[in-house]
Amino acid sequence: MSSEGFFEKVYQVAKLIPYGRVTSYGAIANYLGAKGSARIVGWAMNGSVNKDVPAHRVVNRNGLLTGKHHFQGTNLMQQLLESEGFEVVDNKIQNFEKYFWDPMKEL
DNA sequence: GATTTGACTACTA
DNA sequence: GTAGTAGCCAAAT
Repeated sequence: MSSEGFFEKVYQVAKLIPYGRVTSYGAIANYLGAKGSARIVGWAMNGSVNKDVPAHRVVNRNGLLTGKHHFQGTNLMQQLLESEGFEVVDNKIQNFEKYFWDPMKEL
């Protein structure tokens, strides 16, 4: 409860991402108060596997699927995104800012 | 307890 | 617009 508090929060926020929306690591980190800890969010996602965390909805600031390599399948992340109605080209989400979901603004 | 790593972000050239 | 470097924080080793 004390050491994984940060991770848990990241998972919670990630789970709150609505269908058809995406967010960035920095946005989550900022929402958690760890403003410059965008990397920590990515690190937390390392443990998101086997959890209910839609990590495929979390991408970097450019909307690029940087973490797709961490998924089981090479194109699993892109497949999931495309399944949700995203337009993914070359591992990058098109109209990213349009799909961008900010926890601080939405929550 | 110190070092390394890591799915990032922002600034500068 | 692209490329490289620096800064950031937290967990794992």
